[in-house]
Amino acid sequence: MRWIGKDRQINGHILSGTEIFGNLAEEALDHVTRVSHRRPLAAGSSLFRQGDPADAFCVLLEGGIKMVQISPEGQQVVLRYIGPGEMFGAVALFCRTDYPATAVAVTDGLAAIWSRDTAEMLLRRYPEIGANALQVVGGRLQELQSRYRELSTENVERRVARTLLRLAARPGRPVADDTRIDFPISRQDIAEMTGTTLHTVSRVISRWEGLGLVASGRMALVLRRPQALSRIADDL
Amino acid sequence: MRWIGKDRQINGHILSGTEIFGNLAEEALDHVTRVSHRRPLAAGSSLFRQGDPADAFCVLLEGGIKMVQISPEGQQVVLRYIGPGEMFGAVALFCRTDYPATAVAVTDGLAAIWSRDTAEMLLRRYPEIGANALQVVGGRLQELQSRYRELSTENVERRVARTLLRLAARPGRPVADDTRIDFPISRQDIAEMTGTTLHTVSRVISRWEGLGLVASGRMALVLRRPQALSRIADDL
DNA sequence: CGGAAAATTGAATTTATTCAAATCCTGTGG
DNA sequence: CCACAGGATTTGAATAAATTCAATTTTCCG
Repeated sequence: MRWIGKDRQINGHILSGTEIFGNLAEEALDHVTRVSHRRPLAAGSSLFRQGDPADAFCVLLEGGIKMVQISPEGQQVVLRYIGPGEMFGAVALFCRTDYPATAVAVTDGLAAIWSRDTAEMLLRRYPEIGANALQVVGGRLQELQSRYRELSTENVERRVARTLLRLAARPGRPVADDTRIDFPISRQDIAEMTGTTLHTVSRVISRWEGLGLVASGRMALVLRRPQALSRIADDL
Repeated sequence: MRWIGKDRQINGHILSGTEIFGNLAEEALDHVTRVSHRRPLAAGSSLFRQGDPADAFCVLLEGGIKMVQISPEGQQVVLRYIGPGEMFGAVALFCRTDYPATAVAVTDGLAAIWSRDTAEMLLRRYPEIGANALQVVGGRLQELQSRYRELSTENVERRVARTLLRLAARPGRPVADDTRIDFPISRQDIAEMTGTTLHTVSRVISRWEGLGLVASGRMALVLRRPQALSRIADDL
């Protein structure tokens, strides 16, 4: 909730500053806002679930969300964390499939949502939205390709280091010393993001804590020396 | 080259039947075709390389291509195989970044390409192209998310089984007994697709060969009992 | 204060990698 | 036509990384 920028208010539009609507003209933004709905999110609740028919397009306004995919055998993977300004649930909508993952709120928050029909109407009316969507989805594809390569080729320690750095860098802020990851996150969550077990994550983080690289508590993490983590991640 | 459908010729348009232009009107297809260039591909050559500035959008007409990403340490990962009708090099173009991977021809083939400017012109002129692109990119994101989960949670044997089935199913054909993977592929390639080593792949495939599930040769594979592989992949 | 979820940690085990040789193809040049 | 060079594949043995199993401890909330 530290995440929400005041600039959004100053600008007069909650939706300016979002990746998908950010560059729209004033009047378009008005229109988009007018046909949106608000949906408060309670920490731990899910906005939609894997397998549900995709009927809404969403932008997170406040709080944090994790996208979780569960395998037929019941094993979970955290695909991605979403912060304010980011869209989600979009691909399923455009591709007319079911949601491929579950959106779980990690803090209390607020989402803006549009029905499928409304979203399609907006897309027809303001073609820039389509171009933006293509860029966003393309960017996510590229990021996931890199993470796929990392998961394929790198050991756990590196992957955990990368994951922590990525989480800390979330809204594009440079990661300084003593940067805190500003939403609650467990060892299990980190394990599900890095493709390992909570035990291994715990061991790795304990070691780092001993070396002074991080400080950790229950559901909390501070990167004390992110630069050292970068060195682990990138092997300089 | 067995891959190219005669129907494409009958229809009169090489580009009908492609995922990105398939649903365009006759005249639009003509236009798109007119402003395209052809580029023959020699097996083993690369159409573009990771890190090159993205200046072309491509559709494969004949042959096969693999998209390879290489890590700073030199380890390779095969992100995806591409068959006739599929586009590639698109995201980098729309996002104005460098190519995030290298496109290597696995057989002789033929690609249609468009320059960035031409592609942008077409995109403005025929908005359906944008919608198609969004669907294609979205679909690839979803597929990669599933593969990411599999890589995270499943053991090597399963992942190899899945990979072989996916390769055999390529252009959407149902996989019958004795389906051959119709392009040259090494143990190393399979390892780079599944996130393991060629040694482990070799062991797994040798065992399957002993059980009569597959027949294999140098750079060649036949799935003799794909159903049994599915059982390994999905644990029925 | 009590209970439950989160985290830590040791020991045993497993899976897959790494290291190290052989062996098998296949296309090429003599 | 055949030998051969080099890539592809196979396979064994040793090793390493991470998981699994099994407690125990810590922390937070009510």
